[in-house]
Amino acid sequence: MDDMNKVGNSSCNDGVLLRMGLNDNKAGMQGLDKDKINKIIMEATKGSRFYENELKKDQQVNQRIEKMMQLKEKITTQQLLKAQLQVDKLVIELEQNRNLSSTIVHIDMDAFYAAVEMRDNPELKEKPIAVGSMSMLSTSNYHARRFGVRAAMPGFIAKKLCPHLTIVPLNFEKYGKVSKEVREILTEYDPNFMPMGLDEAYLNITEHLEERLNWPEDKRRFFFNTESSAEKDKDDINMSVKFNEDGYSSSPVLFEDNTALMDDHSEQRDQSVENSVVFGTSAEEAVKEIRFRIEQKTQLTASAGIAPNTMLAKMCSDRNKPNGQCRIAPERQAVLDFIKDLPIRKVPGIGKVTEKMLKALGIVTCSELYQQRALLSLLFSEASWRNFVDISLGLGSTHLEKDGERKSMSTERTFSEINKAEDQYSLCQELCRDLAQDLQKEGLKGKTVTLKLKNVNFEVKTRASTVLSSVSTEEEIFAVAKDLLGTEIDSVAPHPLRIRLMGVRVSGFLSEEEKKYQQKSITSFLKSGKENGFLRLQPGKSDQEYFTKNSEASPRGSFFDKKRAARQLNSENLSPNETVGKQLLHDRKSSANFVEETKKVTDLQNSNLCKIFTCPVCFEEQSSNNLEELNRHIDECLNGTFVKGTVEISENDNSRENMLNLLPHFKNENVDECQKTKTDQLSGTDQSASTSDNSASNSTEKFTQISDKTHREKQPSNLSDIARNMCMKQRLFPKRISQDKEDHFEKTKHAEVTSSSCFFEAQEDSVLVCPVCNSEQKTTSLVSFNRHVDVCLNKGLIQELTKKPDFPTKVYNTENSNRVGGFSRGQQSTNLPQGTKRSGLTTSQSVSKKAKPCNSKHTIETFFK
DNA sequence: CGGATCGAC
DNA sequence: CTATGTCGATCCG
Repeated sequence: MDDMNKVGNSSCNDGVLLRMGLNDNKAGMQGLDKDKINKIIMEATKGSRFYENELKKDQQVNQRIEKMMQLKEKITTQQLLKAQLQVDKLVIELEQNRNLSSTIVHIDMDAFYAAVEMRDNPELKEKPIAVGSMSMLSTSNYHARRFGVRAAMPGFIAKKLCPHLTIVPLNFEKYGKVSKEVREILTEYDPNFMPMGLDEAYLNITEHLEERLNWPEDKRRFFFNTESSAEKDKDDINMSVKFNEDGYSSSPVLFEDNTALMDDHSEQRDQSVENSVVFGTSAEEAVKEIRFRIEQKTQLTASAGIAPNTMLAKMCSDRNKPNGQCRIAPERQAVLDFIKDLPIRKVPGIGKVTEKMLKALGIVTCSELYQQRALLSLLFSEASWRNFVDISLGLGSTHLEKDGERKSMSTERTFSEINKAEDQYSLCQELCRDLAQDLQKEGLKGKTVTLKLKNVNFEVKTRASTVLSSVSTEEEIFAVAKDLLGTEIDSVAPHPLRIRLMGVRVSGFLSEEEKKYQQKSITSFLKSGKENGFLRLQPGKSDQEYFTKNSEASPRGSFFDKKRAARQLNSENLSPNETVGKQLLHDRKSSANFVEETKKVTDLQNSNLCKIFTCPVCFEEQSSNNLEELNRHIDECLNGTFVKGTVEISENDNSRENMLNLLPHFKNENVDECQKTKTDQLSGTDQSASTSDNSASNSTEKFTQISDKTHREKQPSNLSDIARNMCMKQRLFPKRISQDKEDHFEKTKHAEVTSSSCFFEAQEDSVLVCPVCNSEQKTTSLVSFNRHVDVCLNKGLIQELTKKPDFPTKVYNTENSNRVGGFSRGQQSTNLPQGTKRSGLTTSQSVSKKAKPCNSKHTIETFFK
């Protein structure tokens, strides 16, 4: 493709090459320069199916950008001003809550896989190497990087860039071992450290540093490794730790200059003991110690970042790599200085697409991100622009959240083209088999199965189906997956489906509680039951019988047992279909028929499933599309603990909502309080292991955060508070809270809150009080009520803004459901507890324990001054 | 809920 | 010849 990117114009095309990560080539003498690299890659790429698809994706991104620019054109000055005001309220609030009290460390092993391979094979040292295969490289050493050889590049292209490149196959077992060694060290500094893959980890060393202050020298003394295996390379590797930030050269002899090591804590390094070194008590020293120990133990170097939150720590560790470290002092100004000129692409969570979109708005650095915050709040989703604000303020999570339970499990494989339906089915089955094994290892069962296909043109499709009874065995998963596959084969018929990748995923796992009920109910109750439709919930006999080809595949341990169990739950009328299916499958042309037949089976299952079901215990009609819930109901009936009316199961599943709405104080509290209440409520009724999984410290921390916040936000004092309060008073509870799991509730709540549709979803009898002017609005029309509120609000806003009354109002818009004018949403989620997001990297910082009063009187304008 | 996309390692 | 695998999050319909 052509041209440079025209900033401010829609046709912003960077060309595919730039996306391949060739922006920063530190061309060494033996390396290649950037143009040369791009040229070679382009030659190898041009005309390939892969490239064509890349162009297509590029076009899609360009269209997104175009849409965004069109949206931007429509924004009025007033809207922008309003947005500015709103965002800046948030900025001030965030700024007040800035928490610099934690010390977070990000450890990143340098070129990890490549480094391991070089360590274990000295022949590879001094050579350019990469780890991976001819199709895909996982990483490369620094020598190879000078030729433009990088991670995520196919090996055959790397070879063109660097003909002498040695490609070493992956050896995960080895990397895992080394990783474990490193983790053994890390855990001493933070037992709750968070590994991110094999070669990275976050640590919260705040506590360690406190204790460390009182440690005697001996506890901070470490010895050089003198073991014979390491001896021979001692000069080259063992002592190569360098500390760039100290102005240290990468001298092979470590700590030869004592004075340079006496940094801020001016501690005298004691070398009185032969072959040992003592580290100081500062954060830098502690991290040097970590890196030293890692190198002594593994002969590998690591880079590290030290900062008040995870986002900064991560970016910090990138600063002085390889084999260096960097610290951002826990001071606001230090943070802002670091952020100032940083390209947004360096920020974790900002990938190439987001980079390109922001670039189209003229945003490249973090300060520009900050300057455009108002505009961004109108162009991007709530989650996105708030993330942008966090980034431009240098905020991130100040504690390491525990990984939640896994949400999905999948397996996928790439291969040379497969276009015969028969092969595709058996491959699918094989994937299901692998996946079933993995699921079993963790004892998981899920309700939705997703099939992923990539055709030979690299176009990816996913097709999902969620079933009533959860699946975990090969047969169960395959029963669903083969349907999905069949539909896809049909969709291109009479042409063959030409694929290069297939994957199967299972998600929608049962909570611990659901598992419990599933077991009890399905096995004990339903099995003994006779005529009801549940009997057809379990899929048919092993589909393995469809494939003579696979019949010799090693029978798994309890295969027959499982089969017998399956048969017991199996309905009689499945067998005929099975045989039909078997015959049909081997008829080449009739995959359509095969699918139809197997579909019949599932349709049968579906249609026969009691949508309405009379509980055999309480004789009340129950309807649900969720088997586990029905089972729970039955169990509760059986146990006699069922309290009528509280856990009514209905199709709409609004029972939880009703129950929660009964709580008297509910609507008057703010969201955080609601959440606490609700959490209590949930964990009170629900003994699920998922709630108890949270460590004590974790949950107490959560709790203090919440109550802290609620305390702070009791009285509305400014507009944002008013708006928030407005939401509080009027917002009725989310429509669906179907899961008992606490963290799932979090997610649900988030989704509901973010969706503007749930905002003033008033019930018929509710009286609407305008939260701004406080007058009762006697209207049943939400639209007119919203309009009134908006007018009130705009009056207030404009008074603050320009001291002039009257302002063209914008109704809570439905036509532009997103972005522009989404005032209510913005204010609403101001109230969400921060840091609920999983990904750690993008979450906001948590509220500090002691909410300190607004000390800094900085103005927004002078922010980056 | 399903499907596509993004982003990270 | 030859462009990964696995997971979580988000957005939209």
